[in-house]
Amino acid sequence: MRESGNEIVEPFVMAAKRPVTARGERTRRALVAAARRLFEANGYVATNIGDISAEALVSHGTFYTYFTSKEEVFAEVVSDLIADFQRIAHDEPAVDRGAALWERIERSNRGYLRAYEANARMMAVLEQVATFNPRLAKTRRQARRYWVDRSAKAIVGWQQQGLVDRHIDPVYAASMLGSMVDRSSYLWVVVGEHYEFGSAVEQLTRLYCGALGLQYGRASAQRAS
Amino acid sequence: MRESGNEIVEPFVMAAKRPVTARGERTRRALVAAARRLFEANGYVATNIGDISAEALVSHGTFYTYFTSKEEVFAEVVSDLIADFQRIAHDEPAVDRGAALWERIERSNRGYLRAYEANARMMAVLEQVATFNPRLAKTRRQARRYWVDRSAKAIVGWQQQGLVDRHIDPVYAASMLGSMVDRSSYLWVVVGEHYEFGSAVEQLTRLYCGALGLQYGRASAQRAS
Amino acid sequence: MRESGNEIVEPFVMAAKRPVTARGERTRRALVAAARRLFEANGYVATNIGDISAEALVSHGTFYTYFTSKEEVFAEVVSDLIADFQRIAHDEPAVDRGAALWERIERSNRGYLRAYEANARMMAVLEQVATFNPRLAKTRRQARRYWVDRSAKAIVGWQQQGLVDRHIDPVYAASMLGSMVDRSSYLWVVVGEHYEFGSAVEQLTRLYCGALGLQYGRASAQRAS
Amino acid sequence: MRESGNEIVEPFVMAAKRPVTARGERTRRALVAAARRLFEANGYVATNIGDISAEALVSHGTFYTYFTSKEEVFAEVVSDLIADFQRIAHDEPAVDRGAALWERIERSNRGYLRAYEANARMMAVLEQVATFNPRLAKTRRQARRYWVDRSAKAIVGWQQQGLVDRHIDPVYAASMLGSMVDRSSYLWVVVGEHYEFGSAVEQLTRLYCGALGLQYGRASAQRAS
DNA sequence: GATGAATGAGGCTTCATTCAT
DNA sequence: TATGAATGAAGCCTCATTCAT
Repeated sequence: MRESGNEIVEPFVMAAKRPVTARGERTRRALVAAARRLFEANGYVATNIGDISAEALVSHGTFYTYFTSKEEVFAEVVSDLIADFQRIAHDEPAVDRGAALWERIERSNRGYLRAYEANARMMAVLEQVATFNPRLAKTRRQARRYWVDRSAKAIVGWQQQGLVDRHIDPVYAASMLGSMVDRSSYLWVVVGEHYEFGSAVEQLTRLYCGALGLQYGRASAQRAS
Repeated sequence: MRESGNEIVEPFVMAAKRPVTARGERTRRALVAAARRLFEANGYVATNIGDISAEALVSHGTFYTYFTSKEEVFAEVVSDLIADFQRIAHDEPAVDRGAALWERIERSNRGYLRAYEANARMMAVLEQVATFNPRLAKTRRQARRYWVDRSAKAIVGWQQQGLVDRHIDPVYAASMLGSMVDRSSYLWVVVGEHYEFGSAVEQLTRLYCGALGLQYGRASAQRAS
Repeated sequence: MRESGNEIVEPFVMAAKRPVTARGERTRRALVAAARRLFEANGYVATNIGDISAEALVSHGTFYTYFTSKEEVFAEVVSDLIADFQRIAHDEPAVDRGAALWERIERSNRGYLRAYEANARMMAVLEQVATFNPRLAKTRRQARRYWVDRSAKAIVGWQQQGLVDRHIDPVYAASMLGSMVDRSSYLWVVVGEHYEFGSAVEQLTRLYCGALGLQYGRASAQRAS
Repeated sequence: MRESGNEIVEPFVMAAKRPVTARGERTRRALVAAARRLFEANGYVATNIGDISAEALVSHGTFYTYFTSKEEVFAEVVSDLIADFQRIAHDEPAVDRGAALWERIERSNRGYLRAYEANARMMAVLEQVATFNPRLAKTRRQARRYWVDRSAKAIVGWQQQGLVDRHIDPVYAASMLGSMVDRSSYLWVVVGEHYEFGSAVEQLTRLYCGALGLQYGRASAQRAS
């Protein structure tokens, strides 16, 4: 479950030719924006370079001035996506120190779902591409690992504080509970399961806390013992 | 999260021409088997009809004697897959009546992972195709709903017995915990996260039980107080 | 404008395998009938052997028991067509000896249009096929020649009686006036020019008679001198 | 027999992509020319896109840069054909005012035959295609209507001058006599009936004039009474 | 006779990529 | 830089015809 590298997301796109002039910069941006629109609308496979060029209002050949393949623009779009994703997910107001554990977890889950919601279409496309493009699968995995590592560390801390059972393997648990949150977001936003946002956040957090044996909610809310 | 219909999986493939003679039957089966091998090896998009025919050792045109498109064979392969999946998942030895709740859940999780393992490559491909083919997305959803419904019913039962907190919504919980199991299987088998089978089953079950507030393991196993 | 051979239509189809048993006879007839229905409905090019077999409710391979190609069934259908055409065109009640010339011409024209009407769809298809199939073009030409020869002989007779100007070449005139009648029938029946049957017959006959300098209608009908 | 619209031939081809550069212009023209050569040589059905590209010495895919289908190039070829046809048919030296009626008709017939002769092969192919392509059938019909309308108007004029019998319906007559000229041209040029040009023009004109009761030739040429 | 399976040549179309201007 | 033309590999699909049973 480990992968080397410490950055959140690998610099990833290095080859793509960068424009020199302002005009070039504009053209390039138009291409990336056009690509994202089309990927979102039609998916990766159904989008072709001719379409992207046309959508960006440049000639077919111009595309190759900035990118060498569809994969390359896609990587750039994804790069933006992940950055945006993490930015949104972190934008939750700085956790006040006094917040209970379950409140912090809830805050995190809410952030994740919200970020997912904001980037739903592209997340779906990334999901799709990751199933057949190893390089993007890796990107996807790295983005994921970021969350898993964070959670695993937290669990270890909770175990040290005696809040979480030592029988629980922090990495397995982080991965599995992360899967629960991530996949539930996907089902909700992309596949269209009929969650209601508030309930979803609450239920996810309840299950998350329960799974680790953490108390959810104020007082002795969880189980009448 | 509901879908109408009561069957496990819709009859799904109806049109594909059935052979009349034994020879035809053999040929058709060879095509389906060849298709599955190639889908597993190369994915859906990269597999083409020419390859399938060659792999089945029949001429190009013969494919069209039995199927009208790649989608059609794929549907057939998936149909087999889901049937197989459900068969394996149920093959866990009939639960002895005396088994504890957590044992039954563990048994179910083990079955799921095992079925996933046995059909790993095709599950991945189905996942892939479901991202861009609505008809298969529906199949995927129906297969999933089968598990969710089962779990939700169980949770309701447990709530009635006072084993599970009434604050937990059975359908949300079934969906979310199902996502956890399903997605973890995927990550393990397809993406290659480094789970060890026994631990994975154990950890999944621990989390599952904990999330619902059910006791895991014999005696006071769960939290060293 | 001459072609060798004296028969109205060449025996044309000789090769086609004739059935021996009554069952075979039935099958063969079913194929020819099916072929005609499909040719009429969809034209020659769009009709294929699979369709014909299916329409005749026999297996694909059975077609080849009786015919070696689409052209061959088509030839048979056309053979029937031309026979039918000539039968209808002659069915006009035997001209009573006392009839005026223009009446006989009118009768002939009416017969032609009626025959055309009865076989419209197939005539159109034959027309179509004759444009790219030399063998059928020949058949078409022979059927046509029959009428031209008849007319040319009649014109010669009329010239000998002093009814028609000697400057008129009987063969050219027969061919050209035949073209007028034939093509007008085609335009009316197949292309859909909006003729009214009675007027068409009358006008055709007027023009036909006028062209040859024959009197049309009773008394001094034609031009007030 | 009427069709609305006043233009000679509908604009007909609108979609086909036009080249921007001179090089593109050259290539496109080469494709159209190649297409016409092959249509003339082999007919519509037997000509395929691969052949056209090869004949134009461009790659297969280049064809699709300018046309989306065989029908599309064909439409363009036909468009040229009809324009050329009408140009030639009108190129007869401006009728001198003093010419007799029959001379003018003869001149018109000669023009028609000559135009037919110059475009014989393509006229045959158009005839062929019109039998199974409704859009081209319409084009064919419109081109035809142009002549019919012209003739009908002339006949009306002659009737007003008392030159033509009022019993003759101008539209029927124009259509039918037009059919005679048109179809005779076809038989001569395409099917190969053995006309001699001069005689054909003369005989056609004789019949045409006679049919309408107009005098043919100088003095009392027509019928020795 | 009849069947239905198998064949493979023949055509169509798309699209990523290169290139001269 | 930008353009648009040209390329050709890669896939798709149809259907006349043959053949073993």
